[in-house]
Amino acid sequence: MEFKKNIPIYLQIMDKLKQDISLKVIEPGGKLMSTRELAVKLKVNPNTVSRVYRELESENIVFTKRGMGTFVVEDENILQNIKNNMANDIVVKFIRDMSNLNISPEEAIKMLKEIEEE
Amino acid sequence: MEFKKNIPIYLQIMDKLKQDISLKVIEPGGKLMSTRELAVKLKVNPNTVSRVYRELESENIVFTKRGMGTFVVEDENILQNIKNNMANDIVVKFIRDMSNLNISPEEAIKMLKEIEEE
Amino acid sequence: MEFKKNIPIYLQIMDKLKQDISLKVIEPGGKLMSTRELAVKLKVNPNTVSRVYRELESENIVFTKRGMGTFVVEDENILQNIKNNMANDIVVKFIRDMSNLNISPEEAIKMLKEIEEE
Amino acid sequence: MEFKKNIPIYLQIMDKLKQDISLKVIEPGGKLMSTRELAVKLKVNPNTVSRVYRELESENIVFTKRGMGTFVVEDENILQNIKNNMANDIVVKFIRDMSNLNISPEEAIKMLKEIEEE
DNA sequence: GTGGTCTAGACCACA
DNA sequence: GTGGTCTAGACCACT
Repeated sequence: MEFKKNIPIYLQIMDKLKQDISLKVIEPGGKLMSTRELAVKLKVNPNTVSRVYRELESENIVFTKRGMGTFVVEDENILQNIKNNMANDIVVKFIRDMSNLNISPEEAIKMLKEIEEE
Repeated sequence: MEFKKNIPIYLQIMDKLKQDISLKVIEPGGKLMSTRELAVKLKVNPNTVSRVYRELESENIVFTKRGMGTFVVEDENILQNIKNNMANDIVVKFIRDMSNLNISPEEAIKMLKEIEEE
Repeated sequence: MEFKKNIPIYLQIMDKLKQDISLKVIEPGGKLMSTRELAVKLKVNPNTVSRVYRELESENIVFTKRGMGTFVVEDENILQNIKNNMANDIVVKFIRDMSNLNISPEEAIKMLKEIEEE
Repeated sequence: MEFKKNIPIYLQIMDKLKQDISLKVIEPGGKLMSTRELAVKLKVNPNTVSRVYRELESENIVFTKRGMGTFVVEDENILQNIKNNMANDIVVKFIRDMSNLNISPEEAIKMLKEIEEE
C-alpha cells in the first residue's frame, strides 16, 4: 500500500480498513491484524496503527478484547451503514463543491459521464 | 467568510479567489484588494494573504506590479482553464472516492439524482 | 554562511542547498537537516528555512515525510537536471547581459580568458 | 520598452541609459529627455525616472544644470570606463557563479560555445 | 522531534 | 500605499 502525500496516513489506513470491512473482506466479528503486525506490513509507526484502531473503536466499527486483539463488530446494521454513510458524505460534498463553481447537478452529471468515457 | 478547521486558511482563501476569478466576480485584468485590506476584511494576518497571492501568482492566475498591487491575468484562456481544472479535479476525485467504495459511476449517478431530489 | 544584502535570504539558502544536492554533498535520498536545526546553524528564523524547504519541494527537488523530515529525491535524472539547469541559466544570462552591452560571445570569451589569467 | 518582472524598473532604465551612453546613442555632453518626458514615454511613474537620474548622477555619468535639464558628462574616460566596468563585473560574476557549481572556466567556455550555436 | 500553519509586528524597496 | 521578506513565538498534526 502506497500513501498519498497530503492525507494523514492514519486516515488512509482507516479508510482502507473501512472499505475492507464494508465489503466484507474482513468478516463481521472477525479479527483484525495486531497493531504491531499491521505496522510491520504497512511499514508505518506502530503508534500510527494504534491511532487507527482507537478511532475505529470510537466510531463503533471495531472493539477490543484485552489480550485478545481487535475485532469487527457483529452488528450487521452498523456495517451496513458504514458504506452508506461514506458514500452519502461523498455525494453531498460533491454537489456542494460543484455548486460553488456555479455548476448545476445536471451539468455535473454530464461531466461525470464524459470523464468516465475517457 | 468563515473558515473550516481542518483546511489551511490560505487554501480556503485561494479557492474562494479562484472561484471569484473564474466566475468573473473579479474581472480579467482587474485588481485584487490589497493584502492588508483583504487581511482586515477576513480577519487574518497579512502574511496569510501574502502567501495566498504568492501562490496564485505561481499558478499564473494573478500577477503583481511592484508597488501597484496584484491583478488578475488578462488571458481569457487561462481564466477559462481555472474553472475547468477545478471542476475536473472535483469530478475525478469523486469518481475515485466512489470506486474505492466499490460503487460504479452508474450507481454514483443514481445516488446523485436521489440526493438532489431531497 | 554569510548572506548578501540584496538577495532574499531564502533564495540564497535555496541556491546553496541546490548546489550541495547537485554536487552530492547531500546524497540522493538523503535527509536534510531539520528546519529548526538548520535555522539555528544559519542563525535565521525557522520560518525562513521552512519556506526554503517548501519551495524546493515545489520544484520536486526534495520531498517531506510527515513527522520524519525532508529528503532529497532519489531520481538521479532530476538531480542531474538541477545542475544543468542552474548552469544553463547562468550561461544564458551571461550571454544576454553581454549582448546588451553590444559585446559578442566571441569577445566575451576573450574577456573570460583574460580575466581568468589574472 | 518592456520591463522584466524581478528587476526593479529603475535599474532596468538605468542599464538601458548606460548602454545608450556607452554606445553613444546619446552623445557625450548631450541632453537626456526630461524626467517627465521619459516617464510618459516609458509609462512609468515620474518618481521612478527621477531616481534613475539621481543614481546616474551619483555615479558621475550625468550631471544636472538647474532649469536646463540633465546631460551626459563630456569626459571621454569616464564614458570609456562605463562599458568596461559593466562588462568586467558581469564576467567576474559569471566565473564565480560557475565555480560555485564546480564548473571550471574551461568547461564554462565550452558550454558558452554550445549554447551560442543553438 | 518533524514539518505546517498562523499571528503579530517590523522593515524594506518600489511606484 | 503596495507587495516582499524576516523575526519571534506559538500551536498543531503526524510519527
